[in-house]
Amino acid sequence: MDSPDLVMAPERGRLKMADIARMAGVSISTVSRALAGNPLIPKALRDQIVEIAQTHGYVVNQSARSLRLRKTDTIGVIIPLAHEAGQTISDPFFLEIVGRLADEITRRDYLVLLNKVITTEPGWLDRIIQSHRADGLLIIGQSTQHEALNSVADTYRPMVVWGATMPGHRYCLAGSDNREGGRLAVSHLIARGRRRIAFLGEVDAPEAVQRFEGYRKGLDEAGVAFDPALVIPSHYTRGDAQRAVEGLLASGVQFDAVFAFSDVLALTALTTLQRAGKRVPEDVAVVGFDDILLAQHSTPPLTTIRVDLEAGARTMVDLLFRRMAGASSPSTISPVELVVRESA
Amino acid sequence: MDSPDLVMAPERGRLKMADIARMAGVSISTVSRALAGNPLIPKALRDQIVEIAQTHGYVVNQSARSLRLRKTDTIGVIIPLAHEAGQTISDPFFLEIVGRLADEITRRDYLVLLNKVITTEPGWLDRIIQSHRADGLLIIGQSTQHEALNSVADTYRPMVVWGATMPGHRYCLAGSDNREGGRLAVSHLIARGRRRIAFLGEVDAPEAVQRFEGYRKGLDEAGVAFDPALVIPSHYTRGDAQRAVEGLLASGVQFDAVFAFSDVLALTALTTLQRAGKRVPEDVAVVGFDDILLAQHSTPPLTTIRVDLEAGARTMVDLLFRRMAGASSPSTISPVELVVRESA
DNA sequence: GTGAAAGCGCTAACAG
DNA sequence: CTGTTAGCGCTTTCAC
Repeated sequence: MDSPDLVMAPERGRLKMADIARMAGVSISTVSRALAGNPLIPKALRDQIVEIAQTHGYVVNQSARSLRLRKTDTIGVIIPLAHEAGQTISDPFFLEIVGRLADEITRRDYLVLLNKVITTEPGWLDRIIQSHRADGLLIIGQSTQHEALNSVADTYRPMVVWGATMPGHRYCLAGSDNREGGRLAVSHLIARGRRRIAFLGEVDAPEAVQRFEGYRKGLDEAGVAFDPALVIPSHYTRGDAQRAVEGLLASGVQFDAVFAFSDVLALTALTTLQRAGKRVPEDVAVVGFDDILLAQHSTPPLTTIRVDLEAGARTMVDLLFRRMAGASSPSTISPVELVVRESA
Repeated sequence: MDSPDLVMAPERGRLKMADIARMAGVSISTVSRALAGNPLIPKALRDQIVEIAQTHGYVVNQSARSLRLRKTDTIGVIIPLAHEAGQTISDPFFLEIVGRLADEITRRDYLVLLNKVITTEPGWLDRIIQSHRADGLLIIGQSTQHEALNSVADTYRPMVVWGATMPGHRYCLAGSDNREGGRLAVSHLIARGRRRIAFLGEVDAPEAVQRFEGYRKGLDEAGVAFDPALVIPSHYTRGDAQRAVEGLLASGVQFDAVFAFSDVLALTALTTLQRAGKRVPEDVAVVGFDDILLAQHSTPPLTTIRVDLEAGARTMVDLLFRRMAGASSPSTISPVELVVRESA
């Protein structure tokens, strides 16, 4: 019943190299070489084989290729999440850095394997490395995993971590100057006459610790006393930050400024304060960190510490490819910059 | 020279199942079964083998597993880009939908393979499918690839496309009601007394066509004449949109409102108009489409057509997994909603 | 130049 | 319950 046309239609099923070889009347090896552009095969034959493969929609099976070659042409982008924080990949900061990384990786004809991991499960990193799904790993944020990272760094080279320098880190790190950022933010607030500056954020991950140290340093430099009552712990989610700020307001502790760990937290603080009847910056000034896209568009626009994510992503990918090629590569800390808008 | 401690240190090299088998004194099959939790192997032995694997940091090689099993536990997320548009993954709309999809996919213990493709290269879709890197495909936006999608749909089932319904589409589609969205936007503007409403965007991809049709319909319903001079083509990038709006201003064509294809374009229009001394919404009202996060935070906040991306992503992933399980699944169009803020 | 054959590391049918 | 064995589809050494 089949019409000849249907029989002629390109077979879209599971073709393999052997099928192409049969059609071309050559061996599998020859097809493999031809498809790889190996000059050992005369150009005419090569073109003919490529042509046959193309008309039949044949493409090399990557699982087989990866198994044989021990390479995947894929970069794993790992987002370590603390389970309890309930943070998702949809967080604007992650999204922005992932987007930049994806652009950079794609430009080098590699694929991006996105991987959200719960760091409370021990061995998470080994599991990713040993699964051999990627030729290299980009870790977005150390979270609390400094030790885990250090312990694989000696044996697993193609890995670059975005985060903060820790004493004795042996993994390749890229990041921004968190301590200086914190100092800049607080100095700016103090220059604007603020003295009761709250720190909003969780002081657990190294980046947070360093931003907090910068906060302390800024205070010290100006001779402003540190008040523990002004440290308000909050996870990285909006809900949590809102509760934290409401708690501060309810506590009766006086404050005239908030320096937040991130723009996401700062923006939440902004709206929470405004909803509570505070004027920003008149009653309370707010400074964030990261300079995500949203920061420019809030009302009032957010004063923040700018991290150049585009450059950061490019650096990470550069470092990674250098390591994948066998070279070593130094850790890199890029400078930050105070962007004064209207919230402080 | 090696100290015993070093010799005892867990070997982090390329272990394979055979190594674990040797250590456990069993065959490779037994290890394979034990690691897969196969109840055929007595629990005690199973635990012992898992223990050995764990202490030595052994993890199954996924290339080998995928080759054998013909499955990868990976979902490909494809972002088709028209080459000339210069659009990157860093576009806020893509980022938001990718983030949502990644959350959904991760929740099902699959990995996300991010894939930016240039659709001007013929055979791009076949190439992705036949490379067998993913068990299913999510395509973000039909772009101009309706035919390409249709032609694989009959033979390749596990694929879901985000976009607009096209006559005779045979692939599974999820999307929002673009035509109704366009109509709602224009009706709202007309209700606010606007009559000279410009349409900003490229009318190429089906989604754009339908939004444009809704625009026409809204005009018709109110008996407002359509003026071709008010259609301003613009690619999806900021630079292009800015040039387009500046062109409109320079042309001298009168207009009192802009309905943009997307929020990204609308936000660019907003700032471009303001920089040109126009007040929004007093002089020119602006309505966008998508309701990206930024839309709430612009000054003034953007009136827009809300697409529920979280629900949309969930739907796409649901449909895909149903198809991967062999079931068929219907295309789904979700409703849109007018969100009135202050720009119109 | 080209092909035969080995093997990348794994799973599962089959045999015991 | 456990082991032997045959591939999954590819690349590359080695021999011709």
